[in-house]
Amino acid sequence: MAAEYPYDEDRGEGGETKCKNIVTDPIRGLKICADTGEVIGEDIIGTESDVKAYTPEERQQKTHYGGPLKYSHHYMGVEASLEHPRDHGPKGLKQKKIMSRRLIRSSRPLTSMDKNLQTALSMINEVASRLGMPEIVVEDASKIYREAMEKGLTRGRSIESIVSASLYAASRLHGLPHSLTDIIKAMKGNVDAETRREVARSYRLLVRDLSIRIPVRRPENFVYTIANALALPESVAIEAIKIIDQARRKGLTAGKDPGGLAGAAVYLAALKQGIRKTQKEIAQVVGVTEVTIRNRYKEIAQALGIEEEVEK
DNA sequence: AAGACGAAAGTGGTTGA
DNA sequence: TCAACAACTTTCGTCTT
Repeated sequence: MAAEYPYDEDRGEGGETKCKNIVTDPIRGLKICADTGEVIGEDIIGTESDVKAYTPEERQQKTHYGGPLKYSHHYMGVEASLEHPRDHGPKGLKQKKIMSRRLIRSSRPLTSMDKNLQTALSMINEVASRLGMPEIVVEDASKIYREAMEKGLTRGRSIESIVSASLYAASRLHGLPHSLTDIIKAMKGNVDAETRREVARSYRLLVRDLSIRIPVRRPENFVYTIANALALPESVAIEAIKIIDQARRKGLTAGKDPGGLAGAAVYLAALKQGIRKTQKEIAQVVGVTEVTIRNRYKEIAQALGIEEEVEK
């Protein structure tokens, strides 16, 4: 019964290629060699890679949703109900026999579960599109939600909290950098401590009871997100990843927020190449404060001896 | 004026008895 | 279950560009 998720062994480093160090660029949906910047392959099937977006707003405008419809079968049942509202009631009975299973399902009144699922799925779609998430994440989130409902995990919990938790789990599954807070904000506009707590609890519940294997968050996976968001050249991203690698060898990374780590590495890498980005800008992209970026950056610069001659 | 820096106090999450 | 702990945040005063 445990769901099969395609990417739960994402952490395996050794790929089929000669490249040892593969990172993801979630925005473009690519796997990239960290050493050369060479594109190894598609991480996310069905994502339009012609979409180049550097800010969340832009991403929202440019990403074409509902593009290829091959995933729409995910909404089977529920969507059929929507398409054939007149089939409800006794009059449709005679036709039932010749109908496909799909239509048979649609010809009975909506159960409360159907309605629940319907709202949940459209919520998932809405929030995901606001955040510019790829279609595959919407699918996985939907799948997770369905399974949660089948296992009775939704009972007694708000739809919103399970939806947020499903979306978060799905995006973590694909190495996307969104935080729980991002997702809640995209759904409700604001985030208060209680809802955050509730969603976090739901998330842990889903992960445990559905046996979802969430890959470890790696700082490398944030690098291309930052570079894209701030329109930094690829050379900066490559350098940043090297910096992260060195920092790891020096034991500076354990227990540290990967976003902050990546942010500091990008900041340093940009500086080394004579590009000036403010700590604040970077901090906003990865969802930490300038202080965290600053602390990481100080530690790394000191340990790696990058402090001397950083800019001309 | 804006960015970078560092100190100090507060917050939420994790861990281990 | 609770207390200790590390990491992060918030806030703020000062220095630098």
